[in-house]
Amino acid sequence: MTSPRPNPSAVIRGDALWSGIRDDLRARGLRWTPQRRTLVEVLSKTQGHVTGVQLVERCRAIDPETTPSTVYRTLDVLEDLGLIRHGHGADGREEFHVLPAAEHGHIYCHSCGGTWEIGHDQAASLLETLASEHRFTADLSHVTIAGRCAACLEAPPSA
Amino acid sequence: MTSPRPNPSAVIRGDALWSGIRDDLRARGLRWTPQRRTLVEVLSKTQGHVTGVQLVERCRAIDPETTPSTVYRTLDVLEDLGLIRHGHGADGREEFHVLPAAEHGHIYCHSCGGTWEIGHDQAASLLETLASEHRFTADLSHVTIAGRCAACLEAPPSA
DNA sequence: ATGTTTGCTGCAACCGCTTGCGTTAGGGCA
DNA sequence: TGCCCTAACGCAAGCGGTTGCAGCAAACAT
Repeated sequence: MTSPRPNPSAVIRGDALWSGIRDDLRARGLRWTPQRRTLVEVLSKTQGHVTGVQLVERCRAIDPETTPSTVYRTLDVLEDLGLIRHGHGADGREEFHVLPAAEHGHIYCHSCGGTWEIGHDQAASLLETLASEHRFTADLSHVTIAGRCAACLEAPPSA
Repeated sequence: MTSPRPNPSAVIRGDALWSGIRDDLRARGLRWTPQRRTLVEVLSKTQGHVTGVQLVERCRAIDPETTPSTVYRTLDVLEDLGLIRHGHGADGREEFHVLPAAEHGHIYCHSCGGTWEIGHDQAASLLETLASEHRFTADLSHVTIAGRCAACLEAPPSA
């Protein structure tokens, strides 16, 4: 379209984790493109959770030409590679977790909108129950459990 | 009190549960309109889960003029009244549960797309853990937990 | 019946995300 | 180095769901 690539400052942070992605992709017959590089750069600077929109915004900060469809498609690919995972927030919107991170779920308060993480150990008994009674292997990180936190139960903000 | 709307066959099923809605609404200063009547009729014939789109479709079968925004807004109101609940499926889309129904969550298999219900007792220990460690009261019915069922773990469909 | 209040409706635009399609360009190979 | 195959891109349309707004009509009162 325009210049060779308006992406001069796309310096990949050399974290061992991310530097192999290019080869991972090629090994699968997939390609290493400037757009993917941008997204990987953004992800490498990200910890915890991000929504799709946030990722698109951050990519645009690096390369304003970024289009959403490309970002979302690349996120799918990276999830296949096992580099990220996605889940859904309490409102159903997508949320991406950058790995490596302890697998964890979320709890969300309807009233105040707060969210907290729950660890694998705290959900362990549920996971075990599902495994034994349904022979089901659950993916905790996909889940956001909604409810009410203690503070809101005692003193609802303004319901 | 036949309405002026083209809604001739809107015969409310006289289930005790639903017949009081009109008064519930009025008691709160809200209104009983033909559109709401249509939706309530649809819900009264529904058990288990429905998606938003399905509800819109079924309403249109009764009144082709039905518009989505009205349906979704009415669903919000009915949820306030405690007549239904909504949650999010594994893909983040809305799912409505018609009450009264035992509060239950869902598990969804990524591979085969199957879904199963999980009862309150099976999630009890998770709910207790959340209550004691985070002082959080969870709403089980809002949740769909994704993962893999036994069959797919043993013999992945094709992936 | 008629008026008044204000909750509700339908429209159209928008949001987050996905998809189909024609075009571009990565990258293995000669 | 240049060729070719096809993965990936950008665009535009679409889907499920939401929202602001102007007009409409329930419901209560006169």
